[in-house]
Amino acid sequence: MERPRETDRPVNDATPQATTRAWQGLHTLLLERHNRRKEVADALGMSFSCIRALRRIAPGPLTLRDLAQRMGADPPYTTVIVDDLVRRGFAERVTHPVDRRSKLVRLTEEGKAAAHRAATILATPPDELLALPREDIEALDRVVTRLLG
Amino acid sequence: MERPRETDRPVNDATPQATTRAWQGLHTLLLERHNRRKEVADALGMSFSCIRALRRIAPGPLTLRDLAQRMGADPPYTTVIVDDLVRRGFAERVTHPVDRRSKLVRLTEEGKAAAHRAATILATPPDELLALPREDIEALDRVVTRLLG
DNA sequence: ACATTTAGTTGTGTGAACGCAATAGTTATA
DNA sequence: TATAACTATTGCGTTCACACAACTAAATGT
Repeated sequence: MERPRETDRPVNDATPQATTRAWQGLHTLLLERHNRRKEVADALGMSFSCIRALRRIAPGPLTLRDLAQRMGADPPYTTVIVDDLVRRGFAERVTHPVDRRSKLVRLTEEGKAAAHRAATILATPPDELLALPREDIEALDRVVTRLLG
Repeated sequence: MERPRETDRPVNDATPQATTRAWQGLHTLLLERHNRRKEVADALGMSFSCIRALRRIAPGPLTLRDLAQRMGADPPYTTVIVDDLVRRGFAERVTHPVDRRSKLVRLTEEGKAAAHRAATILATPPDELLALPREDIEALDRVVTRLLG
């Protein structure tokens, strides 16, 4: 009878361990050491939910339902969040041109500025990352791009 | 007068962009696509704060104050969390042998089992990561290790 | 014209995740 | 020994992050 085929990997393969270790490391890095939720919320003086909404609306006007879906929330909650943004002068509701039931949510100039501030804070890499040698950063970038692709 | 020295990197260096892109990508991956907070909380039927506490106590008994510090919370809140763990039979308080003001918090066997279940869920890499070619995983592991070191 | 569906809103309630003030019991210090 | 300092606890209050039911207004199908 045929001998069971070995996989491509050698018998004492360390890859699963490396995978878990890498994943846990990322967890520590992103969730524990550099969790920017509070930082960005404090900086903008608003809840993180609002900031998430802000960032979803930023690319262009959205219907409330769309926004709800993209945030993974239900319409009532989304209404509340948008109310908050409107009260702050960061967003406005426009009746949908062809369907008067829906409303488009659009950022004001201040809203865009706020979204930009949030994006800046969230996108700023921590010092450890900045300090990494160039080839490490490029490797990381490559791998992350592949992961998200 | 001396011409200003260029850095090691060439003029049109793409590294800063790569750094930001990598960081944002990690953010998306960890915070949006695979945020396991809710998953692990649901699986164990307890709040994520409790799970964090559980995991901090797991390595060995801790004084309540130590635990508070390691969780970045104040003692009153920590008391509440520990109360919860005790109520579930996952932890117990032992008066400190030499200082009767403090108490050591220690996991029970069920507590250890719960901590282990949590660790398993949190440590399990997502499919995309598992599917990555071996050299990418090794590269990621190396970089992450360096980042945390 | 009337029933049904859809979009958004209001109101209500819940659990999580904290922080702060006050207090009781211990230990260290003057 | 009186006082200061420290540990943990109790109690209270807040903000956040939702979810659900009920309702209105507009559109769509019959």
